[in-house]
Order: sequence, then C-alpha cells, then structure tokens
Amino acid sequence: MSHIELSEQEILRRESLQKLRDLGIDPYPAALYPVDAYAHNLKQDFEDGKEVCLAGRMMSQRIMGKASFAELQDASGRIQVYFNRDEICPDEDKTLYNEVFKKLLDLGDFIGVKGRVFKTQVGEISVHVHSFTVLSKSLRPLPLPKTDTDGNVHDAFTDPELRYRQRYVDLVVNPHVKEVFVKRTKLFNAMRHFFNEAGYMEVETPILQAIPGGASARPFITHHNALDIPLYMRIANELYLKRLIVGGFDGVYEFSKNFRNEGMDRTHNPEFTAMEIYVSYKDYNWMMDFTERLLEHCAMSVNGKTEATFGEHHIDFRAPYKRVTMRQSIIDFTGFDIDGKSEEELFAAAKGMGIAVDETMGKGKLIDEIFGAKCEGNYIQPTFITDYPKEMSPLCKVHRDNPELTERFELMVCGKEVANAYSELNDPIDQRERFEEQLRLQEKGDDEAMFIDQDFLRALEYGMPPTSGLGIGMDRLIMYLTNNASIQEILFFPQMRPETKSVKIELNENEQAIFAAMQKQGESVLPDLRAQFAEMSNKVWDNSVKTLTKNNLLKVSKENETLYIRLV
RNA sequence: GAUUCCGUAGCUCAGCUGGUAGAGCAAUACACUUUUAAUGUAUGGGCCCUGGGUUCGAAUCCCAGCGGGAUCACCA
Repeated sequence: MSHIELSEQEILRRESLQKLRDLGIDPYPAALYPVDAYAHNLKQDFEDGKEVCLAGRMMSQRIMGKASFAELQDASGRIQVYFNRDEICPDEDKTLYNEVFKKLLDLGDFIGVKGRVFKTQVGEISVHVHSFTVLSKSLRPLPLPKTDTDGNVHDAFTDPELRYRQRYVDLVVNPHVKEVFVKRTKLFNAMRHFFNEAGYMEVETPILQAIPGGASARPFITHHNALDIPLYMRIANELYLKRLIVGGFDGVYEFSKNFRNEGMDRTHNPEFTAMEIYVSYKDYNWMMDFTERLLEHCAMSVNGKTEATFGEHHIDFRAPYKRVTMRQSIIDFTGFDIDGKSEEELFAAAKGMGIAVDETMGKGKLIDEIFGAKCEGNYIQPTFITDYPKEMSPLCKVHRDNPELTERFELMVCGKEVANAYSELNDPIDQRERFEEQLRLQEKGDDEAMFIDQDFLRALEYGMPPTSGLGIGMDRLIMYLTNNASIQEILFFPQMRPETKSVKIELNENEQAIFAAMQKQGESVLPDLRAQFAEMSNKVWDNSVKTLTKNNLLKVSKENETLYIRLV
C-alpha cells in the first residue's frame, strides 16, 4: 500500500543520491549556505567581476564537454551560471565536474554557487562558478516548460488539476503564478497600511463559534469534546467586531477566513477571506468615501495604477464612484418603480419579468431577485448601490428618510458584489425584532435566515455608538486586480476532492484478514502464517494468498528451502 | 445538482471507420571550452484513469464508476 512504483527517472535520481553519498557528499546538508546575492539584482545592476554567492534550483543544463552552462532559479528569478572543468577541479581529480556536476546533478536540484559575475560573448549576464555545493537533491522530475527565442512557451505545465493539487510545482515552473500571489500579499499589506494610518486596530476574533452569526449561510459544524457542545466554523465575524465597538474601540478590522458549507465553483471556495472594518461615529455615507479612497489606494499599490483589466472589461478604481439607489437602479433597467409597492404587486412584477419566484419570498427578497436578475450585471465600473430593502438587511440601520429601507450599500464591480456596508443597527430593541423576523422567515421556508445571538443583543443593550461597517470580499477583489476569472487561481491551495491515488483492490474477507495480519508482522515464514488461519480450507487459503500476491501486496520467496512471505 | 468536454511516457500532446503504442521536450550513453528551446549520434521508458460489456481481437465502440475543466442552477 505504502509502496509506490517508481518511474525510471525517479529510480535514476535515487541512484544518483546514493552515488553522491558514496562520494562523501551529503545531498541534504544541514549547514547554512551564505547567500549574498539574488539573480534578479545581479541582472538589474550588472557589476563585472563582482564575487557573489547564490543558491537555487538548477533548471537547465547545457553541457559542452569541458565547459557547461546551467540556469539557477532563486526566489527572485533565473540567472545563467558557467562551469569550467579545470576551474571546478584544478587538480588531477576531475570527479567534481565529470561526475557530480555532469551526471549526479539533476534538473530541479538545489545547489549553491560561488563565483564572479560576467557577461558571455552573447551578452548574457552570468556567474562564472569557482565552486559549488549540493544543497538539496530533487527526487522527482519537474515539468519543464521552455521558452523559445520568440517568447513562445513550449510544454507549459497547464493541467489545472495537477497545478492546483501540486501548487508547489506550479509555483516553481510557472513564474506568472507567483506574481499573482505576490500581488495578493501586496493587496493585504496595502489595506493594512491604509487602516493603520487611519488609526484603526487589527484584531482577531473567534473562528470557532457557538452561534454562527453575522451572515446567512450554511456553516461547517464540529464538536468540542471537553465541553461536549457543537461548535461552528465562522461564516462571518461581524457580530464579534461590533462587540469590540461596544467595548470602546474606535475602529477595528480583521482579515477573516470564513467558512461556508455550500457549493464550489469558479467564484466560490468553502473557505474564503473577507475583510471587515467597523468605525464608530460614522455612517454609510462616510463609509462610501472611505471605501473609494481605500480601493484607489489598493489598486495603486498592487498594480501601480488605478486601471485594471478583467477579461473583456477595463475598470478604473479611481475615486469617486457613481452612487445609485436600488430603487433608481431598478427603474433604470426595468422601468418599474418599487416604491410603495405591496408584496403582491412586487410578486406580479417579478413574475412578469420572467424571474422565478415563489411564495416563500417576502418583499425584500423579491426586490433583491429583481435587482439580481435585471440590474446587477450592468455595473462594470465600480458603483455603489444604496438603500436596500429592510427585510434583506437584518443588521443594518433603518434609513433615516424611509422606514422600508436601510442605510446599506454594496459596491458592484464587473456585475458582482465586492463590498457591503451599513450604518450599523445599534438599537437593541429593533435588532431583536429583526432577528425575530428572520426566525419567521426561516419558518416560512427561507433556509438562509440568520440565527439569533442573545449575547450579541445583550452587548447592544449596553449601548453601541453609531457605527459604520464595511466588508470586502478579498478573493473577489484580487481576482479583479490580477485578471483571474477563477478563484482557484488566486488561492494557494483551493479545495479539491481528496486524491484516491492507491488503486482500489477489492479484497474479500479472507484476503483482508491475511493482509491485516501481514501488515502487523511485516514478514513471516509461510507455514507459520498458514497456522494462524487454520480454519481456512487449503483451497480458500491458496486462492487468497494468490490474489494478494497477484495484486502485488504480498510476495512469497524461497530461501534455503524455507518459504517466506513478506509485505511488498 | 444538470449539461458537455477531457483523462495515453516525467511534461505537452498525436493515435482515422477496432488489428499488439507514437512525436517533441525531459531521461540514459558518447562527443563537444562562451552556449541559450545548445548541437550531433545512439538507447531506454507505458496498469493507454478504473471496472464491466461487445468482438477472434479494444487506447479506439457501449455501459458504469472515479477525477478534472467549462457552462448553467443553487449559493454571497
């Protein structure tokens, strides 16, 4: 089972590993290697004759007898290194060059080199190697895309399944993949910087929650043994951040890994990252100003410009963004005015627009459906949609001018929501009623309605200052900023079905029993093993053992007239 | 969940209306002291995703399963 059949190339690499050891070379040395240079910098600032020490993976080898070129890839990029036999081996013994460098090193091995920077006749900046050190042997061949002189990539490592399952290989071999993740980190840093400059505090709140609040979604459930209670992986951190505002912090934010037990597709992963920030004494109008300045700043930090390309769309994150009320948006795209309409009227209108509706939908849900179907997709440039129906926003303050609406906005980019913000509801009595309304919706059949968090209500009863909160879908934002249509491209390790690599062999009861016994013993004399299964007939025994040996699980061998059986 | 496409060497891919598996790169061996998709010559490498079926014969046709992609639905 643990035995994996090795390919020819893997066997050869293991042999090279042993030969290195036989030559007294440790293929996995412990000592630090005194790197003082990086490929990118050496090429950027060429200094002829400079002595350098660098390390990385050997990604190509061009051997020409007594001289060779190789390419070294470190974290910053690639640089060519030049090996000369008589310089690597000044004495009679040419083993280090002829054997170690030419034969025992494979592509993908980590080596360190010390040498002098120079330019070849063809003008390639290279390092003339005086000495090299094996730093780590690679036992599996990497896929090796090659770029020709015209910049065309050949044999690119493109299979999405392999790329996501073995992201480490993807990163080694596809430099553009690395760039995406560098940008992702730049985005996080830019946001942190922006918030910290504004004087707000980064905090951490529970990921394991007794009540999964703050959003409507199906949670992952787990169990705490010592307390013997169910716990949920958080679907949002909103209610905890508000508790901190109650506690007297002025502004708090958190990059929150959230978990939702729902479908996966091009834009949804079961775990994803949201950023939430809450600032006291502000309202959603202030938050719109803050958000557009924030995103302009982030786009600049990530891409060096406010414009971004996403598929066929060209978007510009330069502030300010257009602001449209939801009512106006629906008028714009359908001609229908939702203002003052009854549930029946909205139902009929939605149905008339060809939207699938059912009786469980309340007013708010109907409006949301209309907006989702007819309006949302039209907002390519960043646009604030404001003033959502009350029913859809149970944590949001009622609109100061209209009791049917809330002070909420969503930021739409490329027809999708990127951010969501409120003037936060801080009236504890209203909040309790909203939660109870959610319960009624749940009973009516809306499986998205929220749980009631009594402790959160208690906190509000102590008093929360007027506060505005903002949530940003970080994954979606980075997709826009790096022009990736798939969330799997911007997560290091997107969720995949587990690999079921081991070939499943159906064993019957007897075969399983014998195999289990062998797994414990590892090796046995055949008659001894037979004796342990005395209840089996000879025929059953014989068939079982043959099945196991045929499937390469066990092996029988004869040594000095004794039959041994062992695990393969 | 539905539809659809795909699964062949380490990687990228050919393989026709069924007849015992092919290329390039990578690997191995030899040659080669400034090359760069290095070059030249030679060689090795395959559970053709898994399991069933049809057939004298299946990588190829049929069915089922597993894994992945795309689109749609659901879902923030």
